[in-house]
Amino acid sequence: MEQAPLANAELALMEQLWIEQPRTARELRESLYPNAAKAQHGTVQRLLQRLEEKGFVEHDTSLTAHQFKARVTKQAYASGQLENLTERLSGGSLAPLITHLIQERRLSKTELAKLRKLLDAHRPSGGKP
Amino acid sequence: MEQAPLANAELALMEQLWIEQPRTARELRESLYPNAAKAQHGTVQRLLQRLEEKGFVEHDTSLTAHQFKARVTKQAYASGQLENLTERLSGGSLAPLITHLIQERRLSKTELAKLRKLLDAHRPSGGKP
DNA sequence: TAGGTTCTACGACACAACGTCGTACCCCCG
DNA sequence: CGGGGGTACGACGTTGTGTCGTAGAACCTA
Repeated sequence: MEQAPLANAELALMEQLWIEQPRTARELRESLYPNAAKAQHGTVQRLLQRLEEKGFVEHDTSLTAHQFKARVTKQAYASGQLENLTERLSGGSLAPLITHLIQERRLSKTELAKLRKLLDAHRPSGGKP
Repeated sequence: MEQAPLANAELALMEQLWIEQPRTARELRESLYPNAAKAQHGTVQRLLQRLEEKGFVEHDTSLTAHQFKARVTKQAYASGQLENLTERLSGGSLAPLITHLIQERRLSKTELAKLRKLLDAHRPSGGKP
């Protein structure tokens, strides 16, 4: 399941959808280009269309103004990209990347604490049903 | 410090350098295109040159056949990319990405164990000088 | 029902990045 | 001098992205 990365404008569009779900092209344009020349409308439309080809959005045509929504959650996309990265660079394993970040002190204390908490919550012994 | 991502051929070349350090263009070509037409030589040269412009390699011209080596370790590149990802997608924080991976059971037990160990080794109370 | 308004669908274009090759040129050795 | 290494780099085809424009369907409303 190759999760292609998104380009800037595409990502910006997805971010909008991730903020609020079904939306029309017009609404998206207004958020994205607030002081819009009307020209951009085609742009948004095109982006949406390509995003749909790639499987990131779907739209409901029952109304005249189609309703668009994301088919991939932000979390799914994000961690898909993360997996991509690990596959490309460390044989699928996360540890090497994080090791380096830790060594370089690139992670704040709070960040480290959060991670620790995450892992603790999932001790194999632990709490999950 | 924006760490640009590398394209496929570029990454492949870097991988070679990461395997074994100072190398000539010829040696690199031989590893990369084992049954090479000599044409590819220019290709490798060009890639190297662009990689150098981007700051990923440097070369020593003291010998006729220049010696190339990486200026960025694989780990540095990898975690740079990881930071990129977190900035683009979760405001710089790693936790959300990993949360999702854990929830989706995308991390093996051993992987989890490794991570736990990493973090434990860096308890603020803990062992580091 | 005619005319305007809204919408979608999509072809087209400019621009950049990549991977590739070819050519010009340099240097040294026999 | 002639070659066989080597480097530097211009140029090209392809592909992806962001952009716009236009053709036409659908709808409202007087």
